[in-house]
Amino acid sequence: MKRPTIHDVAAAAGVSRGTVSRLLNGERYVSPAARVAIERAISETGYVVNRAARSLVTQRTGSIVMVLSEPHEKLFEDPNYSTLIRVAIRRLAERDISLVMMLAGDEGDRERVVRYVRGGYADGVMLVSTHAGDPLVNALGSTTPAVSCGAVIGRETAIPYAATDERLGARQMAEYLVGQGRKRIGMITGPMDTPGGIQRLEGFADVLGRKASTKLIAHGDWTQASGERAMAALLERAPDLDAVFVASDLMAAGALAALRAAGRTVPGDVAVGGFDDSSVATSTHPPLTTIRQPLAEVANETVNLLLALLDGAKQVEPVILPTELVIRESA
Amino acid sequence: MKRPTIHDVAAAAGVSRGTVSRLLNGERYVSPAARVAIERAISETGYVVNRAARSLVTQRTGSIVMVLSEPHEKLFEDPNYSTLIRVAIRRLAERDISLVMMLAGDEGDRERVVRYVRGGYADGVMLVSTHAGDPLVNALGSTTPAVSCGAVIGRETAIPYAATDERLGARQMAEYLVGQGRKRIGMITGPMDTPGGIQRLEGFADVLGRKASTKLIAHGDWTQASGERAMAALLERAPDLDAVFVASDLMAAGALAALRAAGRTVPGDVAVGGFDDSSVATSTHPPLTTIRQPLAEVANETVNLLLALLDGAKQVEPVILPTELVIRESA
DNA sequence: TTCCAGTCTGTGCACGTTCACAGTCTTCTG
DNA sequence: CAGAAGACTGTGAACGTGCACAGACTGGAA
Repeated sequence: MKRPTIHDVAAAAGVSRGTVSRLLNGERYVSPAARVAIERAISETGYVVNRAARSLVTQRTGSIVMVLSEPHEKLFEDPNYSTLIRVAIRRLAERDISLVMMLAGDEGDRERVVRYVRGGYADGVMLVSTHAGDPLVNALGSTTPAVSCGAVIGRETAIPYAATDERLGARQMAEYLVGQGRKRIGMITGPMDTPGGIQRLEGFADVLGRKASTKLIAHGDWTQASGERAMAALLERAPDLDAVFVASDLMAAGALAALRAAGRTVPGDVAVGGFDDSSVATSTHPPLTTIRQPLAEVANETVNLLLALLDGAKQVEPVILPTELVIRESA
Repeated sequence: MKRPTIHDVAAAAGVSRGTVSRLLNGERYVSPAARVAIERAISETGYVVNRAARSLVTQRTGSIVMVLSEPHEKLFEDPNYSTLIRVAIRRLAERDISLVMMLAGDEGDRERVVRYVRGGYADGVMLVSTHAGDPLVNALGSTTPAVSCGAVIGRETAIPYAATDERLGARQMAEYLVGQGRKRIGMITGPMDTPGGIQRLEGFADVLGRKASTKLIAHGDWTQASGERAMAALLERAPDLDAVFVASDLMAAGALAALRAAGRTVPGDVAVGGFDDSSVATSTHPPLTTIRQPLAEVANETVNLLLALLDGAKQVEPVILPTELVIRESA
């Protein structure tokens, strides 16, 4: 049983291919009579346009590719991805654009992505949490519309992005801790080659000034275990600290364990502030005071940027969205 | 600057289209001389085959679609999705198949998916956590290769799937709790229209027999809040219980909070067992004894089933993978 | 020598669209 | 009433590939 083509529809409706095509593509100049005849023919035959044939002539694929960088095996960002993917699918579906997923873990992956895009298999690219100096950014070139979800640091080629105001979020938390009367405030950062790692520390330093001594700063890699280690190190270096800002909720969970092991109460002895407001934030004891990122809106804006580019916008401005302090019990 | 076509490559290599095509598709009968000439021409011109043109003639798209059912806004399963997506992308990329994502939340979504598949825009379908009686399963028909990640319950059309042995996992936990000398063991289940909801209860009942009275069973919806509510209800109905098996880690985190609020110690007064071994399991206090699901392997096997179908297998058998008990401190 | 099998190559056609163009019919304007 | 403008329709030519087929060349067997 062959799939019906535009010919079949035209024949069934008693018109020509051209008219059917015009209706399909929402052009003007289709008479009401033709319109109803074609619409009936379409539903009778169960016709659906052949995308390959269309792509062949229009040079457009009707799909965009989302590129996930996965430097580490499993990151705290996982839940974030899910939100992003969902929002992107939904928004793109409105325009009948489909979302293709690709990975950019190693060199082979990146090459595949470049081939894919250069080959014209997608109309646009959406980068996700791309690392500093990722060669992919330059390899893609400026030919194809590309945006990033989350800032791309170390860019030679500027690429439009939507992101949360990481620095603002860190300031909010730091100010809150100071406002609570905490005097010796430490920080556990993320990896210093990610926007979240760098900018959350910057925001912290904005508020603490020279009180943010290196003695009070430890680095983690987003994992819970690293948060635990960093907290232990911090306690050793500065036993008198009375608050700590941890750059992710998952690491904060680790920090809580280290504090408990050291016999410190939270928030009594030490106040703990997290970041992300992920599902972990409510499952710890005590629940984490943290910074909520407007993930869905970031995803939304990222899609908006890409759509604008697809619609021919020459240049688009980055979008940075504000974070929000969520007060629970840990601080 | 036009993209090079197979004609250009043929001309540059001094052969005909046909020969280039044969090399590209790995057919026999390409002389060594032609081979090197073509390979050089390809890399010189930067040629990459036009997928649309190829699809048009082969009737294959080289892509499969993953359909995410999202009945609720945000589920505990989010992190699971990430693993699944990553594994699927990677495995499919090996065969140069790309992964398209779609949502099947409401009727409109499902219609879109059916149109997509029926329109031949994808060579196969991968269903994810499809709910009971999802009309999508029947709507897809038996024409296109389709598999499911996670069992599809209430199926009229049987659809091959890979899944974890939910029932086994529940038995493992129940047996462990019994083995620890617990006498009054309650359970908090998931929604009873999901495989995880039904089968984890079945496994629990397998071990407890008639001790699994309805008085000791409460239902949740996978959310932390529902776990907390269910635990509170359970404590009211059966104040003497000394253990509870919670069908997800996130709900278990809620249960922990309810127990703490009621002044019960864990595991002293009440032992708590979770399910999933998600990131939440290690962030609670105490860390959860739980059941680990081999998510990556499930994803792997799901892809295997689909690939087998794509390769023309008439029928494939479901794959069910064993779970594993992870002992921490909550039980 | 003749024939055949095997290896390799080139060519025409079909795949199902969109687009530009030419054409027809209607209605309005001067 | 002539002419123009507008509304609508049909047609041929691409788009870039894979496939079937026909043909050319080789080496070996009869």
